[in-house]
Amino acid sequence: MAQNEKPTIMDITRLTGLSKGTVDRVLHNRGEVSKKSYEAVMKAIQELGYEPNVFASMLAKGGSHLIAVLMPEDAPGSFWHLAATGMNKSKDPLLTGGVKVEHFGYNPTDAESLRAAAEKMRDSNPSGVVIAPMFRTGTEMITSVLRELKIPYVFIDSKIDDSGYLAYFGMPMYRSGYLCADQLTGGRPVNNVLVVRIQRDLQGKSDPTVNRRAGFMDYMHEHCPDCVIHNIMIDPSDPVGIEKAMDEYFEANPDTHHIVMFNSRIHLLVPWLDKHPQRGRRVVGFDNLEANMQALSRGAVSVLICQHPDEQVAMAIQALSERIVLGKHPARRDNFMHMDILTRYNVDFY
Amino acid sequence: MAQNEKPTIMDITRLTGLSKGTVDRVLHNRGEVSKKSYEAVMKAIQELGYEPNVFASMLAKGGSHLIAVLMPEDAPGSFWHLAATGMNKSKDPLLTGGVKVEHFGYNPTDAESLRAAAEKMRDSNPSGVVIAPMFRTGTEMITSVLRELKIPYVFIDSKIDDSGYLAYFGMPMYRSGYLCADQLTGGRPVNNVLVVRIQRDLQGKSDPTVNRRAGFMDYMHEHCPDCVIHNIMIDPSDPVGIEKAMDEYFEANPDTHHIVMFNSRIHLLVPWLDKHPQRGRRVVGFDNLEANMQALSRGAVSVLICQHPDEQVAMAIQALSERIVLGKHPARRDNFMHMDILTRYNVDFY
DNA sequence: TTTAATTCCGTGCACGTTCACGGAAATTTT
DNA sequence: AAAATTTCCGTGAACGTGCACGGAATTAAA
Repeated sequence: MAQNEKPTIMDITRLTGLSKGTVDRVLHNRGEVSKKSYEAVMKAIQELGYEPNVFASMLAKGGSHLIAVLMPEDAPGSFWHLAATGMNKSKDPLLTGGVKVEHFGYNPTDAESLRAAAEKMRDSNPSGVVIAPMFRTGTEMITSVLRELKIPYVFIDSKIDDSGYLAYFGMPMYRSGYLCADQLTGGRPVNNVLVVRIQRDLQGKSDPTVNRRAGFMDYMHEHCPDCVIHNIMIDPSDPVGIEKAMDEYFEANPDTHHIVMFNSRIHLLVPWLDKHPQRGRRVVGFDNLEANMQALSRGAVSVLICQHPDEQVAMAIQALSERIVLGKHPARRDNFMHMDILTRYNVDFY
Repeated sequence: MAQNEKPTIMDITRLTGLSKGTVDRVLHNRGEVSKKSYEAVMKAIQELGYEPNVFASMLAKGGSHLIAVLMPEDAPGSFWHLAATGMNKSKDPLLTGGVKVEHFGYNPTDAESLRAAAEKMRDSNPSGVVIAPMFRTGTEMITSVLRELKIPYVFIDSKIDDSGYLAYFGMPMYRSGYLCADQLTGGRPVNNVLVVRIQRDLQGKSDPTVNRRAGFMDYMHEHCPDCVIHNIMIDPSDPVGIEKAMDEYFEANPDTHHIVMFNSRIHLLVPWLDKHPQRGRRVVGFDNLEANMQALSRGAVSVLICQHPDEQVAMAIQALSERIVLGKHPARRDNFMHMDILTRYNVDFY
């Protein structure tokens, strides 16, 4: 081993009198080596401070692992479509050389489509899986199989009770509601708040925004106990219905100046907001969808709180890659992403 | 080339009838190849969609380039110390296998120390350099040498007029002042604002915060024309002097409720702020120093606008690595980082 | 003790690039 | 036309690891 070069496997062989093959076997502890040799090699590794050369390793094993992403699929401009862009945004140009990513989409309102996607996913024989769980029981079936096959998996967006996941990347939903309330009120007393919600059939579906709403309500109780919180329900597929609902509400409550939605669909209100401009109104929503950001820079929306679904995916892939390629465990198992506050004055550099 | 394997250099040789060596020469366009063969190879590359195997490449050329970071050095808890942590935060575990990073620190108030650091830096024979420029003329001397030696360099934090830099990572200073004003006032009329500044001898030193102040003033003119903006100067090394200055100011102007600083030192005011709590006061500062973030979660400071000096360093190293190792040019030359808004409600997950 | 079974280990090629070296081919000079 | 350049190109040995194969050493069975 030259002066300041890194030690290689061959240095270990020289120190132990053993051969490449044996050293390799203990490095990947795949057995077929005597206790005596095993310890000798371990000792040598310690002494030399040996670290495997990732480049040689990747070259030899011939690249291309597959990471499967099991995640809802939705139209361009939607939350899940934004998340999907994170698959190609892997920070790591070198890891991407050895890792392929494939998206297995499913319909977030149809448990059966999850089954089908999982089926295809398993056929692709992945080395790691990213899961955005929408249905608890369906997800449990998948993870139990993965655990049996010793395929590592990580959750994004939300997670289910489970002991075997490698990591989780998501937003602290309760706290995001708290933050949202603070941004909406500016920490000052407010009389009326309108919460716009989406009606859906919740059969068996876990809705993470309930936690967000809880955080919101708690903040309001603590800081704004006298504020009246109104709710209206809308159907995202019915634009005229939305405008009608808004008109009706504001006819009855003309002195409401604060509007909030807890999901990523604040852009649905933009047509109405544009038609009814109003000074001093404050509108807060979530997630950096293209439509939302446009509304923000035009001033229709005041604040957007962003959880970066795309970054969640990217980090999940990163964690899996490091696990698969380098054998590393992530530093933290549960990773709560930063909540970004976006206004019209910092949205440009996003 | 097997069915869905990636094409290699050998595939190109088969297609062109040339040899490894020649193909390699055109890939790294280092001459010694006829026009005819050059074009043949280029055509084959195009057709096959050839991309070099990074792992094989790194292995063959034998790792370990050096990236030098020429950046002020300061005490723990300071702006530049935070920036320095970004050197080890390289996103890319594989790149770090082939790249070493070394910090050459200098005293940001002493132009001569920059010379000394640059000297040492040159002796280390780096493959790439990250520069945080504090002195214009000193920096120009360095970059001209680097250009001559064809060593790529990138600026962080601020940049000087220069045609040869590979990339720049920094904050949009003017816009950050604008954003700051919006966060301070909440978009509502304000009567008095106190700007706390640091007195220093500006001989030859470029102070990027002047742009920030300009953005701040412009916002105030546009949105708050009647507001009076007061300035006081403090000496960071004199804590009692700071408290005295604050006391004096507030004795004369008891109805000021908005305080702002344009550099990273808002924590200097915390002792005074703690002693004089006041409901409805708003304090805005910059940068995610540990001390600043503590002040934020305690409520002494209302908002922190963060430019992530550590991420700037990390991205600079990333860009240089990709250039050196992969020969890639960065997507954008001037990169304005996102400005994060931190309040006590989202600081925990930072 | 011999043979069979098992456990353990070394050898050698493969992965795709890089680069120094030497030599063939083309061009220029005598 | 031969010699001297110059231009261009092919060869082959690294780089460090992974893994299949076969064989040696050890233990168990006969």
